[in-house]
Amino acid sequence: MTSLDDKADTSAANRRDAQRAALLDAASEMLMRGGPDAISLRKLAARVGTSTMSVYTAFGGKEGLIAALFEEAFDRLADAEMAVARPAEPLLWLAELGRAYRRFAIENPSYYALMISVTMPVVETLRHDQPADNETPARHIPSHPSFQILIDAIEACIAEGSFPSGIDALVIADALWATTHGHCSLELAGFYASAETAEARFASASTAILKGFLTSKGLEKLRSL
Amino acid sequence: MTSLDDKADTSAANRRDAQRAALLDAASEMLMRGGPDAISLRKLAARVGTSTMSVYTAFGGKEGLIAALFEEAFDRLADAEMAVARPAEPLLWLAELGRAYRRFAIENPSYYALMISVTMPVVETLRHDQPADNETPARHIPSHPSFQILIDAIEACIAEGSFPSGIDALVIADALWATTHGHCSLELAGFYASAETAEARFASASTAILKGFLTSKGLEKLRSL
DNA sequence: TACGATCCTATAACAGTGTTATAAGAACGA
DNA sequence: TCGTTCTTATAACACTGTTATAGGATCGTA
Repeated sequence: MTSLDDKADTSAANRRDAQRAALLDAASEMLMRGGPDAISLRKLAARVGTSTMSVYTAFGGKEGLIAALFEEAFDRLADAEMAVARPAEPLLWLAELGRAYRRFAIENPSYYALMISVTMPVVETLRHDQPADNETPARHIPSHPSFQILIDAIEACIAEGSFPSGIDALVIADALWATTHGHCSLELAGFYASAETAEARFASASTAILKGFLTSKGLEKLRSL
Repeated sequence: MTSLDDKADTSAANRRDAQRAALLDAASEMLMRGGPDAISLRKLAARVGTSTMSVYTAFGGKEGLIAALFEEAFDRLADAEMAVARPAEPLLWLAELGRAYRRFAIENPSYYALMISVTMPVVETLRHDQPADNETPARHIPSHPSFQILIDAIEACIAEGSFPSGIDALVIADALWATTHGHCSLELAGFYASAETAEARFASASTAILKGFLTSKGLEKLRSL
């Protein structure tokens, strides 16, 4: 995994990147194993075969390391979302995206907990624009592919007539996200008695929040699926 | 605050309870100030004027202390829910409960973060029944007043005909909770640009998830409000 | 009231943690 | 090849939660 003594290009920049990747690999493994608190800089450095200082030069400290994992989590989610086959019906696409989101959350609980953690010090991580002076620091998720694909699906539904034509896709996206995330958060917290009821509740909530925005034409289309 | 040298009943049991309460008070203040990580047993003990050992005798350790705060958080939420005046229209009651929930989450962000934290080791805290052997450990929130009042409101809506008569109130309750909690979680995480858009999104999502379950009669009633 | 058992607590030590100063070393450009 | 710059290993600092221990206060009972 960390074979640094290759005869390949062993420039300093490459070795830095390799060690950075090795640190991230080991950190995400420790994250998946025992949650964010299980990431100890000493154990992490020992596993990679270096000292704790490399974490500071590569990431600026533990916060930076977690921030990097944060970005990786969103990238993984985006991969999971983009991996779903796009059906002909936009409403089906939307439903598939929701299921993929839940699947990701359940299969990567530590990463998901990281993404939604309030104490995340990476507010500016996902921003690609300059924040205004008097602006409340927001995370600007909309610029990320994992969110953009959701908006694409919603706009396809609007174009199809399943959602009202004048509506802002962001409003629907935020509502769908709130419901989906809320369910996953509760499920991961152990609030549901079994995985079966959790899945049933997810289906109920998903179709309900969807129906709340559908036009009569969209409702008909939903019934016919 | 911690006047232990009263001439009142100074039995050992009373002093124990008083110190327990003082510890909880100080801990919740530290919690509100800087989040769960800001609770240091040494600083906590110093503030109350005792040593760290009392935390172990009173709560069994830091986990027990956090668990006690966890229970207090749910009690506070229940108080906030029960404080809303019950309107004549059950649908309005439901809406008010949702707003009270969000208000609680925003005004007590640390407590709320505590309640929904995945790493909470207090799974059995809120249970009042014996878990079966092969049962997945669930939190059994439904037995708590803060959840029961939601179910009461939903059943009132069912009785009124706004929700389908055959439906399980728990299904609607879980869906409403998922949406409400999901929005609050995202809002506290800083995903919304401003408090205004956050409030607007909350209103949109709340009415949407509601409409998803309403009967045609309920939809009419909602329009007339 | 006096005694003995029980509980509680203050102190100190243990094993961790993230962070930082320092000094030695490696890699780089000139 | 020299000198600068960057990186790292070591050790120390200031913390954390937890625990063993010894002393003291409290309580039920004679």
